Amino acid sequence: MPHASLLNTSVVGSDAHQRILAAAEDLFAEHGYDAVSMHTIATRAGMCKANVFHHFISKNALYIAVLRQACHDSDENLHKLEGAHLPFAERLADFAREHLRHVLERHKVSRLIQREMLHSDSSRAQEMAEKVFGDKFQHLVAVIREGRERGELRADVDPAMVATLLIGANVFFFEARDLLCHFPDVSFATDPDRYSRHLVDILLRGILPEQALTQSGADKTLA
Amino acid sequence: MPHASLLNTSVVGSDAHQRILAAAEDLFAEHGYDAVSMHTIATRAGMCKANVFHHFISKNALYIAVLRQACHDSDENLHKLEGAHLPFAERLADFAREHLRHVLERHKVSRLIQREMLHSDSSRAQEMAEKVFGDKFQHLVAVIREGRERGELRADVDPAMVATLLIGANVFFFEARDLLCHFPDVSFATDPDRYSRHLVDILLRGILPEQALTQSGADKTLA
DNA sequence: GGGTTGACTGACCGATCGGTCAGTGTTCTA
DNA sequence: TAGAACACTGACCGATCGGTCAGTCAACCC
Repeated sequence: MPHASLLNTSVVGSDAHQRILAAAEDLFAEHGYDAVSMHTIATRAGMCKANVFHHFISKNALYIAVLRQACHDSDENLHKLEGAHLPFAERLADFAREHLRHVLERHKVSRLIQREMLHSDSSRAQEMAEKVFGDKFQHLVAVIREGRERGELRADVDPAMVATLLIGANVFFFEARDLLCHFPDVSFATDPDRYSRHLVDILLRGILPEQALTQSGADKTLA
Repeated sequence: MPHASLLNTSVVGSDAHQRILAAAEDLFAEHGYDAVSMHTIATRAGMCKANVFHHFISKNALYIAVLRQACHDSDENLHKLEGAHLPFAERLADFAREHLRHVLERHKVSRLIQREMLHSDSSRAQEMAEKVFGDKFQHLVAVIREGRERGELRADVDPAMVATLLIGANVFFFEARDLLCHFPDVSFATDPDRYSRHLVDILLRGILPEQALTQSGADKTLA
């Protein structure tokens, strides 16, 4: 329940400073803000609690610093979408795979963001939308729209919807895979690349057989 | 961080009993387990803290009772999938719309489950997979597989993947719509039905133009 | 009417919480 | 070498946490 801004700069920090941030990131990601005490953070960082307060004026300020650092180093694997020499389908497949790999790799940051989304202070949500995801999401949408205008996608498809489905499918995989792996029908829960392939396959071609494409309710679904 | 089982019966409870459960459900869903005190729950339920402990032996036991009640009344709108007289596309569209509506309507329960998934005790995850979602998910998969074997779907599509995409897209909409509504490109963040239509449209037909279906990387994506 | 049972309360408990403070080293500099 | 600046610590603070307990009150049974 902390309140502050995620902006600003200063990502340096001394040794102890970074040790505190690392310990706090681990613990906040794993247990959440309220379940982690400053004493626990200090112990994991190898110092006493008072010293943590020497580096960060409050628990809230430390949490904001953790969020800020987590949001800062976003590896930008969006470049997979560039390179128009490849067909759109392949670029999308590459991006989907790399994005999922990225989310799974940086699982601590992913969980922090997931917790932030759950908390859902509306002003904080707006800030995250604008300052953390905004650029990347809009870039993804723009690339998809561009591909559509070049005729590589159906003309009546909504680029923002495609982007949302892609990101959403990956995020859901990340947060649900501990559940999914207990369903006997699910074969992809422990194989992200396979999940990505299936996802992109369906996203590109749909699930209907090809001869049935122009019939039934498919054309009444446009908004 | 409570530990227990979600099973068992007994869903009656006196007036005070139910008032406590309702207050606890509200507060746990909104703020999470650790951020809610027994005093707050008691006050919202209109009694003193000691009386809450008279009805529930511990905070953990109360939390489990809340989870159990939340999981118990699952309205089962899976019947939308039945009725084979309708084409599969329409049945899927109906189910997707009703499922999303259901998730949004019971937002408190949805948030509780979301928090549980985040906590991710692996034994608890298994229990949720088996006892809470298991039946419904496997039923959905079975219906999709049935439609596939009847020739209403592509033969090479994975039913469990379709089910995961459908549920995942709805869950992601639920948890991300406060963010989505701040993106200028997104037109569906405040309109679940429209989101459902777009989702089913893409799920059924894909995003590629129809003349491009047999080319490019689409056929190499099979696992 | 006496006794039991169960819902309910205010006061209390030890533990832990976030945060403070006086003081101790170490290091860099004038 | 004096001293300012800074990293760091143990002890402490008031508040709040989950949980307990003795006792009140009303309803019921004999």
